[in-house]
Amino acid sequence: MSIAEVARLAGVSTATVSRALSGRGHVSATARERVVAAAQELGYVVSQAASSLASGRTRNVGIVLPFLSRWYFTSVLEGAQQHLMRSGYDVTLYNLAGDGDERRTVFEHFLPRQRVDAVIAVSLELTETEVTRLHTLGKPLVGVGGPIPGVRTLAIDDVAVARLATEHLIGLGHTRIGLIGGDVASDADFHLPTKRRQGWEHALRDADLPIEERVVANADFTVQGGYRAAKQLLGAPLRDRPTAVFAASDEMAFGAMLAARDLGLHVPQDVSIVGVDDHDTSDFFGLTTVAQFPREQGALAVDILMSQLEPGGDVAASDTPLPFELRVRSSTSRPRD
Amino acid sequence: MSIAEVARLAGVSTATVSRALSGRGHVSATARERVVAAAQELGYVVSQAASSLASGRTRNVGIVLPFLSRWYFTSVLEGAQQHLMRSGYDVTLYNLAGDGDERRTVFEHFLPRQRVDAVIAVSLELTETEVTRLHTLGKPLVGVGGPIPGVRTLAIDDVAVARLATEHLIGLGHTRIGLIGGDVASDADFHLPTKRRQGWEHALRDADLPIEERVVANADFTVQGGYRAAKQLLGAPLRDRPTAVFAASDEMAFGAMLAARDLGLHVPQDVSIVGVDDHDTSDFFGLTTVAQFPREQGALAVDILMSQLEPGGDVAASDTPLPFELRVRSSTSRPRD
DNA sequence: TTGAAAGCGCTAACAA
DNA sequence: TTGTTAGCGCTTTCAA
Repeated sequence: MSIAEVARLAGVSTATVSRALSGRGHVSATARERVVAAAQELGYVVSQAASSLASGRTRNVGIVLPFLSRWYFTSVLEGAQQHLMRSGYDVTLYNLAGDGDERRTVFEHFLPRQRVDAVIAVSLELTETEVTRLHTLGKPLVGVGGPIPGVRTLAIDDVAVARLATEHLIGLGHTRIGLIGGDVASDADFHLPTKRRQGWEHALRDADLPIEERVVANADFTVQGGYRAAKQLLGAPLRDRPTAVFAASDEMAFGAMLAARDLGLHVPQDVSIVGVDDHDTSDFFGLTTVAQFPREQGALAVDILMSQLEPGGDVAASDTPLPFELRVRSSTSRPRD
Repeated sequence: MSIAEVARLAGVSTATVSRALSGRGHVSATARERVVAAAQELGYVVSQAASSLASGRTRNVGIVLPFLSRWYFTSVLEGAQQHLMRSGYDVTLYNLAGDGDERRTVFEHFLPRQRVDAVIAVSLELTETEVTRLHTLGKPLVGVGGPIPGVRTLAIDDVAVARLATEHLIGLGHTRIGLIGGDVASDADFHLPTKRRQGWEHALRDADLPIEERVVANADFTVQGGYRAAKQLLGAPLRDRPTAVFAASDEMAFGAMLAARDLGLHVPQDVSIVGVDDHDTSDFFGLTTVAQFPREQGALAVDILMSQLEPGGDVAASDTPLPFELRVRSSTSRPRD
């Protein structure tokens, strides 16, 4: 089943078939119709290999991410994949979970072998070597979830997000506001924990509130980690115990809510809790949070790539900052008098 | 950067380079060394497109799944992807979430275009047309998570799993055991809800316990759904209230645990709860569950494909049933006297 | 064990 | 607008 058979059946040349089916170059309406009909009849689908070899385009995008097991990553992936599929692009997945070896293999072996036209890197801080490698290959690259030097990246303003969450608590009248931040290990990639901590500090400082180390506990962005950290903070004697906690992710906030309950504290009467993300289950937990929109972030990354890949593609998706939004639910309230 | 340059530098023909690098055909040790050195020096990586076109092999496997947002699916994907990468294979992801249109596009347009050597279908019941389409293309296909007629599939024995969970409760002395099953919508794919319900029924019947509709509530496999269903079951007057609940997934079991707490019931003193999966957070919740091993299932699917794809591949991974295992934690105990 | 050379199926430059 | 044709870079027969 090759293009030649379609050409024969349609009574045109292979070049015309190629043009008609790919939409590149001019083809008369009649020719196009006959080609489409012939292709349909024969069940013809172009061979990607042949097409790529001849054209240099693969119609395939590589998506590189550090984990598959966290809500944020799969959401970005889902958004990007759906959007790419609509443009006729395939997605090749490179998951870097596991030893660091995998990372090297991906960059030195998998990505260069001309299988992808472009790369989306999710929450990965690429090294200069890695960026250079992709650029020398002429592969457009866009980052999602944090800045990569010299590369177009999409990320919410993490400082502002944390500040917004904290200001929400301050606005309710809280003055002793704890922080469940990210630990050093999770800071590796985009200093996200650091930024979210900064936002919390800025908000406190602006309100003339003290920044105290004893209301800070760090964790690894899991429910369990958030639980442990919250136990630590909320187990303190009443005079030291925060009346509100800002958790740097919803999953940690869930852990904090469970910890509060296990300590016999009521949320929000005894302690208010706010997270970041708007995870699928946050609504169920009644968690107040600052929503970000990873599916849309994935889709936007695709738009940007398409504008570089396709001649008439959506022109240069603008540089507007990514949206985030406070969603107030039942986990926050005024402190008890 | 083509094979010709490597050949020139190594002082051999392109055929020898191809043989040396692919490992197919005989090459003298010296020739191989020189080729490898030359390739290394030039940073040469074969062009997949050219290689595929010439050989008919893509070294790429398509993985089709219905969702990305659930633990089971991403775990299978992760296991399969890591395993494939080790064999030098890429993974192209086809996520069918969204309208049914996507499903058709994937099968009629994306999969046939000679981009993949084989397909792994996760928790999808393919139609005959879809299976035939793949077979005519000569693409090996293996299913994970449920049977596909006429296709090698990997799945735990869902009836046995549910029976085991229920028998655990019976063994502890429970006689009124509720079921949080899957609703009709989620039954579409592999009748998994139906099978897990059957296991529950078998266990009860074997123990001469009655099967009562009023201790059954169905949900959609989410935490929230499990919560609602459990509220229903556990809100019943004492004489009707089950002393134990089998939930057909861990996520629903989490919901049930939360519901119990909100009703002021203690787990396991007032009600025992058991799930299925051994989700990442189950240990944290102290949830007794029947573990299955999706990462390993994904890896096994790959082994099977490899044995069909690679000449000397692991020969026919055997047909042994997939393992599952009761993990007893703190959510189950004897009923209160 | 090696090399020469004929494709693999398509695209795109060029000519008509 | 259409057709002719020369590659794209590799693999794999076939012969040596």
